[in-house]
Amino acid sequence: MKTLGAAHRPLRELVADELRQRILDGRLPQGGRVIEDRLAEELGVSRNPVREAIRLVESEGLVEVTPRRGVVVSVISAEEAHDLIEVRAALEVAAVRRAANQGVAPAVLEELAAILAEGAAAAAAGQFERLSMLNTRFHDELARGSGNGALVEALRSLQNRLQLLFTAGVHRRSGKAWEEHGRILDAIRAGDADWAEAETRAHISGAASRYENNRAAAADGAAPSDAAATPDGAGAQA
Amino acid sequence: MKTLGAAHRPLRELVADELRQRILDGRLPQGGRVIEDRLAEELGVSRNPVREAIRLVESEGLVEVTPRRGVVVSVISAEEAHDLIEVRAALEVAAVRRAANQGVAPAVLEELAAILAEGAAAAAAGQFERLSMLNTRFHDELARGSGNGALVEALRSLQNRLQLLFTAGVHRRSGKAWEEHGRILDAIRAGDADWAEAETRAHISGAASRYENNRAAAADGAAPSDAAATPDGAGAQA
DNA sequence: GCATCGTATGGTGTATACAAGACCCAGCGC
DNA sequence: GCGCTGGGTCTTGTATACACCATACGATGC
Repeated sequence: MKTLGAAHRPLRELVADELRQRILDGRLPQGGRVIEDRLAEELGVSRNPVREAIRLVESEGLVEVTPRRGVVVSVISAEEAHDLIEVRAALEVAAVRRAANQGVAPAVLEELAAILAEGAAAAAAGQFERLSMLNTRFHDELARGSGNGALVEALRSLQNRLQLLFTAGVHRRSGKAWEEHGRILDAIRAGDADWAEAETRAHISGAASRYENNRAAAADGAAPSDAAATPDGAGAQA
Repeated sequence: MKTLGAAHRPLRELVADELRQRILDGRLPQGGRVIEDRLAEELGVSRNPVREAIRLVESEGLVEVTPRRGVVVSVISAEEAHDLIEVRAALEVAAVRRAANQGVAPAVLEELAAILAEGAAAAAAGQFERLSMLNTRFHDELARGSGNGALVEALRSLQNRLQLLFTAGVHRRSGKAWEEHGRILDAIRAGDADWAEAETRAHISGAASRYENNRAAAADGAAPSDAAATPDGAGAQA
């Protein structure tokens, strides 16, 4: 193991992890309130680390805090989703262009290839939970390949919020997404920035439209007016 | 005034504002420690709101927290600065492209023109403090013109961190920056996305190289090895 | 019956207290 | 002299306590 000290993380971080997870896997529904006291008691800690964890998660956009009114899990509107995806596209394009132009460390390339293989296998086997995780890792590694730390960080923050869109949703048509991943990687390997940009734009817009379709389909089936409703059967992967 | 309730912000936010300001105006030097207890006593509050304020400011990248070791004001290396500027360029280009393509609300255009006029006047008069503030406002308004909330937010966060670079620095050659601002606005008014992109890239890379020069010059004059040294006589505006 | 005002309750905001970790330095042994 | 060890101090981590705000609901007046 690494040093013991480094492994001992403060409670606020453990609480933040737990809170994030509960939000992303839908245990805390969008629009639902987060009560400091209740969460604290549930986790067996005092309110202080919970409050600090809330500030962390707030800065990631997963919850919204109104002073003296409390905390609710963020609800991402269609418009906000569109905005987030647009920002993500801009950043991811910048990342792959940079990666293609200046080359990527072999270790990162190998890692990407490994994730790609795992992802294709998981897609074929229909392991959607795993696929979602692999998808996040692929894009994270892609950002890392740019060698730009600020880019990695910014994209990770966006990814977190976008994940909210897929909460409780199954992930369909994942095979297509993984083909696109493969082509992006090919373009980077070839050092062709324009090609990489084109593939990335295609991937993101494809994922966005897949998401839109699913969202519309879910809105038909479920009650569309209830903002806190958990969309079932919807979801796509970018 | 608006409602009284909305105006009453919690202490953590007031403390966060104060902390930000102290960092950005150099009262807290880069690399310097931030002691919770001391800050709390100085501001006449308890440690709790201070701790929460620190989480806020941490999420903005202005301070770095090491568990059980404490808080230090972030030091931005040349490489990190480069990375941040690159991300900013990507986002700002996306913003002006979108603004040019889909048009900007007249109110925002007027606001931009007003800031531009004020900025030009301030540049001529040599009011550098004011100029820095106007510069931030111009870019903020520019982002708002894109109509993409996520973009506004992301750029604001970057701007905060970049401001660290200019801490305690005078702002030279500001006139040039404001000419560039004017051309960006012209391009958006004309609805020419390619032109707007070109002007924005020129502006940011121009500002970056002005900054680099100043940094190099400052490193010659001052002790280059001391990370916490406050560079004097350096600074540029983007 | 309806509007309005108390009042109870649930919740957040802030302060204080204590525990535990990290760091510094003196003193000791080798 | 040099490294190690011990305590002391400074600082952060966590818990508890209380005050204040927001809201819901019932009582009271008309």
